Amino acid sequence: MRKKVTLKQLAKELNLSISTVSKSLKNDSEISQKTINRVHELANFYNYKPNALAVSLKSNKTNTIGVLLPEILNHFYAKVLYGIEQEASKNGYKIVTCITNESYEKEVEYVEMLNYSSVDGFILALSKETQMLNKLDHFKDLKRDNVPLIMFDRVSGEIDCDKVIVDDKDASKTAIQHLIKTGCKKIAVISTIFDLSVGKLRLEGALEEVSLHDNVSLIQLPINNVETEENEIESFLKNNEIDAVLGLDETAAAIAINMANKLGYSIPKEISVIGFTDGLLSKHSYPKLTTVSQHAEDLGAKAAKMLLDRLSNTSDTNYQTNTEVVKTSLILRDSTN
Amino acid sequence: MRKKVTLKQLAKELNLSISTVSKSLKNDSEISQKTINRVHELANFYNYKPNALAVSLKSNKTNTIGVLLPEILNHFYAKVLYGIEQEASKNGYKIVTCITNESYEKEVEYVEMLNYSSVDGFILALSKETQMLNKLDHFKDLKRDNVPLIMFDRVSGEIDCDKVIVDDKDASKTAIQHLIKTGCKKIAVISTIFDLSVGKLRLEGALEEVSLHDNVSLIQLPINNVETEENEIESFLKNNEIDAVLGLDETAAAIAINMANKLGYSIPKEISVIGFTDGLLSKHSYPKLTTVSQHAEDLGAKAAKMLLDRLSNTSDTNYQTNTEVVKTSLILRDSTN
DNA sequence: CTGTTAGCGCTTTCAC
DNA sequence: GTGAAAGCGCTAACAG
Repeated sequence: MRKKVTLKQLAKELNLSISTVSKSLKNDSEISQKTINRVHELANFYNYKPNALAVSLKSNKTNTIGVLLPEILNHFYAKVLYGIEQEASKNGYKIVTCITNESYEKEVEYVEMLNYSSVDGFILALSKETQMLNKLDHFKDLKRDNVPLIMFDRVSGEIDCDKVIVDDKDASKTAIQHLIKTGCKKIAVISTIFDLSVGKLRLEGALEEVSLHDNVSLIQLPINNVETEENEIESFLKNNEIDAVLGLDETAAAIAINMANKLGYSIPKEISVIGFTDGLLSKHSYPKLTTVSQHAEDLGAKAAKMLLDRLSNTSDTNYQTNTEVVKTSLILRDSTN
Repeated sequence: MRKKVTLKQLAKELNLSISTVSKSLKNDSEISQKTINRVHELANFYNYKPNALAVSLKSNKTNTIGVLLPEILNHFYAKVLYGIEQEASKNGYKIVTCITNESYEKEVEYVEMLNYSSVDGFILALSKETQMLNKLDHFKDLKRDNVPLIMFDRVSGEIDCDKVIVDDKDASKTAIQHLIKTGCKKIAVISTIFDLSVGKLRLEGALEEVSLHDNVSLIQLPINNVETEENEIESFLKNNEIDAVLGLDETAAAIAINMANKLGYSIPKEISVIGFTDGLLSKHSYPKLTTVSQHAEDLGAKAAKMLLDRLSNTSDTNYQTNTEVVKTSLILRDSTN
């Protein structure tokens, strides 16, 4: 159904051998200028492009990066993807994106599928289920095959690979510090991701920081299902005389600011709100949300750079792995004093 | 650096020929059961998987779909991507995602790159720049090569290919109807995408609907840069005695509800708001936004289905193209009466 | 300067 | 039942 020009056809039409044509296209100094010109002319005429598959098969290199994301509707991951894509395409790499949808099984499937041999390396964040089951054999296989692998955000200590993480613990410390500094005494921490590595780290940071201060207390509110638990969240906020809320993820942050508005609390006068989010929320909430920015795009770009680095230093197979930490920053807006 | 088991190695180790091993793996009836068992055993032991590149080269089929998106930080496209991904992976296809970032040049680059021969077909929405320049040769090339191509959302009438579009015109008619029905008389239409095909259609619908009613007027407010024009938007809303706002895209919708809140208008009592958006905004705004839902995931799934259909009916090269229309729906929430 | 040859990993036809 | 050989499109070492 599909017909593309090949070297063979060019060669035939020009009465040359395939290899001469191939070399001409690369302007090989071995070939006479005249031949080179003839070849280029016909190649242009037919809009010849080398078959990427054949080149990859030959060179054992696909110039493609596999990216596995737990979710794409989450703005954080979308931004990371954007960062990766920018950096990759700048270097002539394309990316294959798979969305695991937080499923262990899909993650395994995708890793296997891409590993034969569609990609040169992987960038990924673990799915929720994988983190909970802690089954990591599919990544050990990759390591055994010497396939470069970068984990970001949701990483595992059990896999020895390059990592890019966010300083989640510090981030929530800073957030709590700010709240305390501006006079808050009773802080609610709400989260829909208490069971993820990052969720735990963020909570830890908050707890540690609070413990350093007298007269400041912290209450936790885990949320599993926003829709069904709306009432409980509401009464939680109403009954606890809270003067600040820290949302550990974008959804939680949204809920927080939304509820506060609904209950008629004045923000930030009566309640201060800080949220972990890089999304639209911060800009388009009212009042504008003070956020912990995770610099998702930078993170993506950094991960891509690390991978490209590994791919170009193909020599040393037994390298030392790195973990880079992306610093968050607290972006002050109108929802805090 | 990377070492994978090949048929050759299996053959050698089993003292069989490559072709026998290949057939055994496919449980070819020609081969004795005993041999088949031996082969499978060793293959499992080494976790053999056929090299996808070689298979593709041979079969001229990659089982990969190329997806070109103008943006990924836009929730609508993220959702479409999700829909495509779901449908594709259900059918054993993987997707290569490229983000054109609204640039014509990048779009051309990606189309060419993927067409040799990394993908079996394309699903895409035109970049803003491409629509404005109206340069479409790269798609004509695809057509000439008989590469299946599905356009969605931002499509071009000049390319004869399958399309999936949203009934944008009807959608804004319905939205305006609702506003009028609930008593609104002076409606502002704000948009950051007046210059895109979909933006134009949405505006048209609104204008047509308004023209059918006496005593109802419509004012347009184009927005180019949210950050810098905040003040103008504010004074526009203040000085025009508006009682309803229709935001033609997610950003515009966000701005609308945010501004109304800021100016102290009570929603929906004093001002009703409707926005085109599938995003978080609707759920996490205060009050919750009445939206025109574009059913982005369905759209993505539908596009993927159309493409897979074309790919399986590889026979007829001169087929008739279809345009499917995804119906929007007006989802009533708290920002309208 | 140009061409021959081998080979990347796989499938498939045709001999034996 | 099993294997040899050709070929997908390309590159590169080696001959001439």
